[in-house]
Amino acid sequence: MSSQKKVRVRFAPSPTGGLHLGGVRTALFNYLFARHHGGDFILRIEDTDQTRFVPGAEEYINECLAWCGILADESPEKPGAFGPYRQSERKPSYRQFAEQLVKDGYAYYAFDTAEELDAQRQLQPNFRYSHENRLSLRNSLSLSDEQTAELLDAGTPHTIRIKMPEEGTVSFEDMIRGRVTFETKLIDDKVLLKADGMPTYHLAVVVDDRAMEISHIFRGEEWLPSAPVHILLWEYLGWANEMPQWAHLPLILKPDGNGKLSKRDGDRLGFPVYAMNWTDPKTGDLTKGFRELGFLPEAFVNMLGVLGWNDGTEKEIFTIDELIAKFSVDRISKSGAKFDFEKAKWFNHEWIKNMDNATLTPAINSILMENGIINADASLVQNVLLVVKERMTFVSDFWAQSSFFFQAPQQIDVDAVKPKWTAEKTAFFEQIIQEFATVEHWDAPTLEPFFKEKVAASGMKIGELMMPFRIMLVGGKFGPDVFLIAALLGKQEVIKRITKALPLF
RNA sequence: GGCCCGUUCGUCUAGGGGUUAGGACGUUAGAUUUUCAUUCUAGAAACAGGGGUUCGAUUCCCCUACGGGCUACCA
Repeated sequence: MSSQKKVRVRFAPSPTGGLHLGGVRTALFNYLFARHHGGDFILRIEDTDQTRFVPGAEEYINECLAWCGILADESPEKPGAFGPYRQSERKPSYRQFAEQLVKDGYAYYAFDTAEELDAQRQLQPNFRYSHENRLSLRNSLSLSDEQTAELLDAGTPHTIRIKMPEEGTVSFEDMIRGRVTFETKLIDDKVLLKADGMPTYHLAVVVDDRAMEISHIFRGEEWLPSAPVHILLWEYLGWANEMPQWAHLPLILKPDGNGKLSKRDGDRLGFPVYAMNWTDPKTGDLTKGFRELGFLPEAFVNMLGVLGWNDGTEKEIFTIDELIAKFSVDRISKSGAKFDFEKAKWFNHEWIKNMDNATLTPAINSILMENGIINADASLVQNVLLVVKERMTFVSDFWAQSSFFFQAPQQIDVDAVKPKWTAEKTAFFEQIIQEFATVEHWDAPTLEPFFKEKVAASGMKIGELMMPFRIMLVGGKFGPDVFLIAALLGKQEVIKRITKALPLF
């Protein structure tokens, strides 16, 4: 029925705050599907509820998606006609459709106040506004036409509710789950248009998806229970032939306990759940993001792309272009996935290891700047990066792994060598700095045999002198191969550091 | 409570009527690195339970259990 339609999908975030993992993944799957089929990917801003709208959130969402490489487009053939749609800008249109539904007998005016309904819920814990009780509540079904007209004329606040059929089922083919069926008598009469004239999500999403000519909908599984309402709306509005195909994505769950992954879990478990740092303008609270932690967007997208999807082979590392090329709906899994931060780190490690220097360099330079290294030698930076890359999990690990290349160690781990220190060792190092001065080819392949020869000549064991040498250069028991470090540091700097450290032992 | 969805190693998953049930993360043990990390090799580790159908079920069906979602004038 909609197979002839051009593939056009949309991502509909609500601008109420940061973009969490589940949101980005929904965006990504929509995007992969659209691009795989050569279709459009459109943004629709879900600002239905002005009370929850947060300033700056829309810009934030755009920035997140751009960082991930998920770029929305307006329709190429009708620029401006599609997206981004903002519900708040389309208010009159929704009212018109709600009124049409009332006229056609698929919806009705309800005059019950929020307080009255709350009171009902106090009385009956399982209260639902439905065919069972709608005739005993205050609405255009229970009231006479005259009474209704009178209330409407008087400007009485009211909502418009869908009139769910008392009998029958709604059934549809979910692209991921297969056939899903609901009995309409068990569904309540959802509010379509609120008393303030704004639509609820149910009405707005259907009207907008129609207007945007959306062909396929990928959304979280939490929407599955309201799918029958949306499907009925497509029919009641007379658009059954244009209805998109549905796919309800499995949820991303908390790594421990149970439930959907939420913003709070990040603080609790010590990892981000947002793509980028988000500061709530009202509370000033900062929620940390993957970007700022030092994730590469490629790794982030890769990790999300294979959470609940795989290509059927054992391949795990994908570029976004590979994901687009291989994406297929029938390889999306049905069950929710617990988020595993350890695996996320592994993806980032893999990507950093294999990323070319040029891509990494801007971020590395800004890390150097932050640490007060303003005029680092560019070729030194490149060489250090080559050596240190495979040791990094996050881009931000660079400084911890390599600060000693750019500045003399602030602290020397004296205790690690002092207890076993001898005058003989002092003499050895005093002598070797003299001899270093004569070395012509200052590189690791020359330095290693040179140093070992001198140790052998001194009659001491190599093991006794390697560690002190390392500690004098980097300050502690860590870092890459010591001769590599010495080579990169340069002759003068090595001599300087030994000279400076020697008196400490 | 009601409705809907789901269930393969600790986690993400592949597989699918007959397999030594495969991979990855994590973990354990070795090797390399005279440091730390990396890397390499090896190991432990799973079909929720009960009924069917079948020569045979982890795979298909039913029930139960468990997990999750929804049940707002939120999205």
